Amino acid sequence: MTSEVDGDTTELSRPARRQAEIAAYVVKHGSVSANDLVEAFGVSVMTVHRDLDELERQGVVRKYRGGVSAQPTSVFESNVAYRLNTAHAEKAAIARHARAMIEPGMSVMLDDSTSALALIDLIEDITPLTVATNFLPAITRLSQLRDITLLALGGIYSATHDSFGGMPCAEAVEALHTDLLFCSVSAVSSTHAFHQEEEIVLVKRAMLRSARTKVLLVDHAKLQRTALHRLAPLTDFDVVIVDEKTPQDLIEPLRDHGATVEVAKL
Amino acid sequence: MTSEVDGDTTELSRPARRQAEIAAYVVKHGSVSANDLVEAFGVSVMTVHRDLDELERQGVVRKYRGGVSAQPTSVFESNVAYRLNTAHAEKAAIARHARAMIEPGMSVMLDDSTSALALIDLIEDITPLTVATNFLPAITRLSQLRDITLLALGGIYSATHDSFGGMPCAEAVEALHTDLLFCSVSAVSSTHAFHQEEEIVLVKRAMLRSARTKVLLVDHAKLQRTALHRLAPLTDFDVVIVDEKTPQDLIEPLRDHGATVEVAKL
DNA sequence: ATAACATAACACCAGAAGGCGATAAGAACG
DNA sequence: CGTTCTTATCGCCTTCTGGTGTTATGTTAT
Repeated sequence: MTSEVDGDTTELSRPARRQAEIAAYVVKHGSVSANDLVEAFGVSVMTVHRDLDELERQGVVRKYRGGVSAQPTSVFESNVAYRLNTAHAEKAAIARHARAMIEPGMSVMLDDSTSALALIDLIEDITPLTVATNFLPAITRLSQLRDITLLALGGIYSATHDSFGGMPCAEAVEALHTDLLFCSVSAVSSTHAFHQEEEIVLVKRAMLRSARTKVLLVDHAKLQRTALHRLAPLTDFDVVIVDEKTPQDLIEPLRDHGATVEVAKL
Repeated sequence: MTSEVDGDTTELSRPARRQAEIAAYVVKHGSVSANDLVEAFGVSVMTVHRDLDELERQGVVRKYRGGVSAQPTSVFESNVAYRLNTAHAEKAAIARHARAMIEPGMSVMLDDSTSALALIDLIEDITPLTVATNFLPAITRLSQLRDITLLALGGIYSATHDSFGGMPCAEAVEALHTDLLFCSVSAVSSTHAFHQEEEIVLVKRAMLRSARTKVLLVDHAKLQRTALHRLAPLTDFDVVIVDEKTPQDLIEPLRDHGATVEVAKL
């Protein structure tokens, strides 16, 4: 009743899920009062405020006296899509498929996507290995691993994505050239990859220029949608990995337009 | 009985302290067996191994079958000095003094030092503020703060310092110019600041070039020691902040050589 | 001035994680 | 081939922290 956003919302702490639901609620209603949310979600007013503070920190809503209002949908979309990360099993399958492409001694670049995060859990034992990323959760995890050379891509921190971006980041990327790039996007048409936010596009484009082999990770939810900014034609990627649940009739068009599509088995 | 390293070792989790003590023990004896450590520290062999693994990850010791040996003292020194971070009160005082130099709207650079970390807890309410740092714990904390623009300085991760360095980092620093720099070093003579490791020196030098006002944070333990690499003359810093416990006769020589020294009150 | 709202400060609880050792399985050395 | 050292796995216990509500204090609007 409270949420328009569906999917497998397990793997998410209770408050995190509630926050995502609140975000959806706020976006749907445009602007609501704290008390409305108290009723809608059955928690105390204090908790509502705490949730709203967090959402505001992430740039999803704006608080003012008496309530909150939604920020531009682009922000909401990419944030909530990220938070209420669905399709865990599919992501894992894609990650496993991607992992097979990595060999000891390589250098790998990862972008700020949950798909990339799934990959990290699988590469511990590929050694030696150099990993470059601008994604803070990824950096944190990689810093614990003994045998991996971590190259953090710095830049301006974005609370919405929990990653670093902007010009400083693009420059850091440009100073590198890795063997592999694994990246994801918010939408994929039959010909192009898309993303909501311009600043992110900037960094991803730089990444595409800085890698020898480029791999796009796409779970089926991304397909046949578009988003504001066109990132690159799919033919720019050496491989596009989709999960097994992707309908065959969505895969064909990609191939027809010249993309190399591989299907990750569960 | 086990430790040659003294000081206020509170504020440190039990295993972390033991690990630091083990590190000291290993360095003192050059090389020891796991069983020696079991006896010396009264913990199980399993625990000893776990500690040694962690120390090896940090680059402090080298494991081989039958025991461990110490790494070059330079690594040990800067690592353990960092881990068994003493003089908490003094650091806080220095941080408070430093904080007074920051004004809303400024951009501040912090290096990878515990002194810098202490400062972070105090700047939450200076807003707006931009903070650039290559220190992972600092990055993690700052990423939580709503009103602070965080500029992460990427680079090659060093487990020993828990920070980013190398050429990529130096380049990232060079692309910036901040109003303020707060940094610390491992040793201070009456004329110069010193540091053990060359790669670190590289980054700190870059930082010195990239800030308008440079501030050196020095707790009294650092004074009248030297270390391998000369970082810069003290006159390169606009201000040197020392704590109140610094003996007067150590402060005088600094001033005699032209440094501007300020004493932080507890 | 007073009502409505927001924040701060406490305290509580539960669940997670950390930390440790015992045992057992595995790997290197002689 | 056995001995010694190392690692993996499990289970226990403790500690910590995340998440919450309640009450009290502050703040803003009307």
